[in-house]
Amino acid sequence: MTDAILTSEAKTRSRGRPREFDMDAALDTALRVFSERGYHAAAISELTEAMGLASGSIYKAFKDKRGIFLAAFAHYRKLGRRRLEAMIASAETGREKVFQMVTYYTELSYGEAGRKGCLVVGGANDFALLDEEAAAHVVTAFAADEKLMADLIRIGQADGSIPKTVDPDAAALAFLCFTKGLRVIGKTGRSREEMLSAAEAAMKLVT
Amino acid sequence: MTDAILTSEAKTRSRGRPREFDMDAALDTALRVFSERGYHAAAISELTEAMGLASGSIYKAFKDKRGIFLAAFAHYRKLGRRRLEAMIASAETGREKVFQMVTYYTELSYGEAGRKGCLVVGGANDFALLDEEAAAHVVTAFAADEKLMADLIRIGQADGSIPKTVDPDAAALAFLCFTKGLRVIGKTGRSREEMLSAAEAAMKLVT
DNA sequence: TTGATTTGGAAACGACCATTCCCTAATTAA
DNA sequence: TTAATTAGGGAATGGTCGTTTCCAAATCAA
Repeated sequence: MTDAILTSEAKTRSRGRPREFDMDAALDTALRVFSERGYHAAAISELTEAMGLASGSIYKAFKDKRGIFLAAFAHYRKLGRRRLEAMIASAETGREKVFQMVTYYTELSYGEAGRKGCLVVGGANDFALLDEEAAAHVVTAFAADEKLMADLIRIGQADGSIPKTVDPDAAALAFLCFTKGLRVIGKTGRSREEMLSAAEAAMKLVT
Repeated sequence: MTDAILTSEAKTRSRGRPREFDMDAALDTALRVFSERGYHAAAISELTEAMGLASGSIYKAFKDKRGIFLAAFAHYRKLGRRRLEAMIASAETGREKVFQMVTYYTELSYGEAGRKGCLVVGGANDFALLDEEAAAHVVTAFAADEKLMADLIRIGQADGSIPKTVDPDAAALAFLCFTKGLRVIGKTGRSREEMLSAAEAAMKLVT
């Protein structure tokens, strides 16, 4: 019972009929639909069918279609960040941590998974000039990646695995472009081997 | 008169009322709308207004909305390729040609121009899983860039400006990811200086 | 000229989209 | 128990979308 307060179901029970569907599972489904079809091509009817909910129920849980996307986007970022940090933590040196981060995105960028694409990259395309607030979330997501990469490079410079001649900020932005570009090219369906070879080549950015 | 056959107006006059609008100008406008809003968010009404044509006229010139996009896409590629090849031709060594190609995309990826984004990158997002034929055009466009970059690297290896230790195919794919990533990050509005510093860093891929 | 053909453009059309309404069901507070 | 509150779900709604239709205008072939 004590660990109940550690789970996401720990929130104080609100009044009224309780939600029947699992929010995390619903957001998993929603982000899949938005990733595969893009924001504008994803119809509410597709979301309701995939999520197994009626439109009325969805509009009770989210303000509107945009609200569904923003919730799915936040969910996607939370999951991704968790996996990414686990991979980075498994590496010893700064350079190895950088490689793990590059590998993380590479492993998402080939085959069928790669074709589904990245919700953040898709968001950049779908919202940049159309929705200032949603675009700000995309900027935040990119900035977090860029900062993490710069931090890892500085760790590498501190432990001697990355030369001090490397400009951490410039290299971090270059890596950011590379990894997001991986996700774009991944939408065209490339092989794991090709993408890994490109990732290996990209490690020259920290030599 | 003789040079008339070299221009795009040189086609043999067909029967019926001649087209009144300039096709190249119309496609310039269409690709701008598609770039700024994305395929699905770009409504025919927006295209007609921007192009200064009635919907009936547009549907006489193109089969459907998809046809407008594909024509604009081809137009965009033709223009871009011309400019890119001019920049490459201005460089002496293979390495400098690679740098010119990277610079070409960098100069498109900051400020307001960057925010408008790339029609090919946008196409990858909008069509990858929804329209096999349109997606094939995107694949073709990426493949042309990748091949050109690999060729430039091999030129550099032949003239001694790029080490033979570089794997041209792996580096070309890495550059492809980097340049398309530049276009994605460019949609979030970055400064010229930041992007140029990333481009300079990316040149380590051919050291 | 005349007829065939093609474009320009406005209005009309059917489909589908995001959203709301309304009724029922499940829960808490009193 | 009863009232208040919230979720579930399906039907209804209003708007917008892509596309078609129709007629006038402009050109070529005869």
